[in-house]
Amino acid sequence: MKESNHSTATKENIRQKRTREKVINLAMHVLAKNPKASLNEIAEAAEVGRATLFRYFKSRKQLIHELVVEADKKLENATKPIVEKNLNARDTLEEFIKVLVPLGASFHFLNSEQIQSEGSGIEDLYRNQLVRLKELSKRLQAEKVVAANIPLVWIAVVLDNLIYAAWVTVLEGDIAPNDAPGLVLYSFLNGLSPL
Amino acid sequence: MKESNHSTATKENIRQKRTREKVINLAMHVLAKNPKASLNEIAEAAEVGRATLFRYFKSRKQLIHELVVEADKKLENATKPIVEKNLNARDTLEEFIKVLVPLGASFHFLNSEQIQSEGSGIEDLYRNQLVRLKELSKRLQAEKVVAANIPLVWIAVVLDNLIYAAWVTVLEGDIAPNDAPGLVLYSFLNGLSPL
DNA sequence: CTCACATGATACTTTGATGTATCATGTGAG
DNA sequence: CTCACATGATACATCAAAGTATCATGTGAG
Repeated sequence: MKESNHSTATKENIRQKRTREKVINLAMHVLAKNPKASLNEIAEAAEVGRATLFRYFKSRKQLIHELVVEADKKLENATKPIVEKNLNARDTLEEFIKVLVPLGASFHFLNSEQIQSEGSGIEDLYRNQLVRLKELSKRLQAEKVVAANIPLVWIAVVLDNLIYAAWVTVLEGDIAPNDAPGLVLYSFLNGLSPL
Repeated sequence: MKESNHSTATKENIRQKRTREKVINLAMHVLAKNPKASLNEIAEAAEVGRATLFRYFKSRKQLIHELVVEADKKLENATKPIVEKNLNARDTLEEFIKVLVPLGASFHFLNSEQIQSEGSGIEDLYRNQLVRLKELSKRLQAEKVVAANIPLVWIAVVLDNLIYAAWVTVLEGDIAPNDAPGLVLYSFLNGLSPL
């Protein structure tokens, strides 16, 4: 059932890894757009049999859990290198947005209220994400990129929503993928007024 | 079962109207925060028996339909008087926001993807809402309140999201209700940068 | 080719939410 | 007070999604 003792393992595991990733990615997309999506719909979107779904995740609950963990990983991987550059807050923000818009699904998925209720120890990851966002917000404020009189929560929430909005509009074909991050950054900093 | 022939009707209808409104309001809130909410949860939130729910709405589907109709009414009632004032776009925007933030639930409910799939002839109302939003956006752009090079969709989407964000943060107690509309307007026009 | 194993398909059970029917209780109008 | 009617509670029926079990087929490694 597991771990063929000889070299077969390698190649086969690759195949499994592929389906697993396929499922995770598609499930994330589908669920981000419709949290009520049935496992049927998810399986269909991922182009696998429903049975296969259950082979990889013993329950819907666990699937969602894995999704969150995965989202967290993706975000971690995407943002860590940026943080390590030790840029100023403004440039960090810009790079963050560039990277996070395509990850919109993961990002908002993790931030979404829905998930918490489906929860199983997910709360920690969720809080982490919020903390990171608020920390960036704090830095932005400290370095006067963001006005001092604006509540921290509001900064974080606006950022979250703009990124998600960008992701959705891109997904629906209303905005060019390459335009989106610029729009977010600009809107976040300057709003929509002309100069 | 209906229509007592004498004056009783009046008073009784008031009672019914109250519960009906209570249910509609609470259901809207609950569903806006969690589209997966069961009728049980809705009934509980509205402090009525589940049976009563079914007395007023013959099915979940119909409940949602009524909710959308109601939301549409509320929005119509709230915005019509503003439009009739014939203000310039900028002031219209301001008044819109002031009025729409408290209606956040209705507003976003109507705008949300979820609803469409539950649909039953709801699409029209939904489209109406989108159209209205885009029209305002267009006016904003025509009167140079909003930069010309920004895509219409983006304007509408940002507005929607900021209003919804404000509603949520208020609901969670993170932002004072009276501060919210100002934050939205300011963020929408100027972003979060200091002057 | 052939063997091991991943997948798909299908049929089945379980579970939770939806929807229905009924009766007892509360409440306001006359 | 009393009657009509709205409500709550409960028990029950139905349905769709979740979860399980099984077998036939596809596929890649050796």
